[in-house]
Amino acid sequence: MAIDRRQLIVDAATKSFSLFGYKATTMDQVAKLANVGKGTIYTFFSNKEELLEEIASRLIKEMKAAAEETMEDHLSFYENVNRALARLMEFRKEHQLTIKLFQEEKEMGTQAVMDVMMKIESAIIHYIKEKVETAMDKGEIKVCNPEITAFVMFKLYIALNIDWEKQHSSLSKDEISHLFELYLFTGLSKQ
Amino acid sequence: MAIDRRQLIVDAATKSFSLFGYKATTMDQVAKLANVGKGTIYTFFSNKEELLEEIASRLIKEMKAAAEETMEDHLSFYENVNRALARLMEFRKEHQLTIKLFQEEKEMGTQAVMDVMMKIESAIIHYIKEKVETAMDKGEIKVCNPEITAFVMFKLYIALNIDWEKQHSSLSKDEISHLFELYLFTGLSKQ
DNA sequence: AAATGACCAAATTCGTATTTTAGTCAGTTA
DNA sequence: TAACTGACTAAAATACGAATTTGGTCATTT
Repeated sequence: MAIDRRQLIVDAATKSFSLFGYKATTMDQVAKLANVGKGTIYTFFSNKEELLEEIASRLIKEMKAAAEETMEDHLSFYENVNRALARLMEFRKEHQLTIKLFQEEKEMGTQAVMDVMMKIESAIIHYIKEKVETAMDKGEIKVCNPEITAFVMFKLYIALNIDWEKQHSSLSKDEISHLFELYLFTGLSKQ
Repeated sequence: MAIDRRQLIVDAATKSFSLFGYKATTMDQVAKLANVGKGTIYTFFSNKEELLEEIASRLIKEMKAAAEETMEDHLSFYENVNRALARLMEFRKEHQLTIKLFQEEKEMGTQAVMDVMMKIESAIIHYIKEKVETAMDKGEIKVCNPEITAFVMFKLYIALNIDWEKQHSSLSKDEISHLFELYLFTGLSKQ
């Protein structure tokens, strides 16, 4: 029963980052939580930031899997991309790690955290971009720049989910999904 | 030739806020620039923040006037709202005051500046909202929530103008205008 | 060969002395 | 006497050295 020290470290760091944030967790703390000498951490990760990056890339995988689960082949592109984005927003809201990192990014501006959040955003947009490309190839939507389209979809979702509720009462999942369809798919023009 | 001390103060403060930002300009500095005793400032404005608010509301009026100038009755709603938003983005880029305040909001998070920037954003959205309502009444666009629509238009414009160029080469005015039409007016759905 | 924790330089925090600044108001000016 | 002023003050910001903490290393242990 050889214990996987690498995994112990990642788990401990995830727990600590979730509870206290990136800056406020020390490597000593991670080592203690993982029941491992501090030096051991550095045999797997060359520094604290790399440890965060590992955790972020696991998070990205988890988010992708969660989004993938909500999509179904027989549904339209609109329905699927809407489900995926809605699921990703939910994911963000229910995971302490994403909440904490988002907060740390805005409130403290920790560079490593900003880098990693940017990476996560890029990964999401890249993921959506692939869905847009597939839909375009299938002729389900108009020809457009897939990268910009994915970017706009993501930004619209963030705006409706997060920015709107800074000054108004928050929108329900159904309202958001309806607005997403109206603005990006059917459009405001008549007929 | 009675000099308008109030105006002198506003001008001096505008100049100083533009050059050094809100936090870095002192009331002594404003008084000196305006050739006025410091006490005089407080006969017109009860504190530094109120002085900033006065300047911001003048800025809002200027922005509205600039936007209004670009619009023309015989053009479509899309064309007009696009012109107005494009003009507002230009305005932001060419006025030292807006640049400085925007920077101070992000980099220092000065509360008074954040409040005032929020006010400016709200004013712009409110302005767009009125245009949306008119267009809706005229039957130029589908029925929709005008506040949310204005909000989305503004956020999309910010996304394409500012957020996009953080990771990509910036989009031209024409590209943005075209994307604005595609996503919000014609929509991605076919026919 | 893998793991460790005492160790170190660098960074951060803390405590405090010093300076700066927003706002006031008694006195001056016109 | 009404508008204006700038010396003044309390509070906030800053500067700065001491003390502590922390990321990362490496000689030693297992």
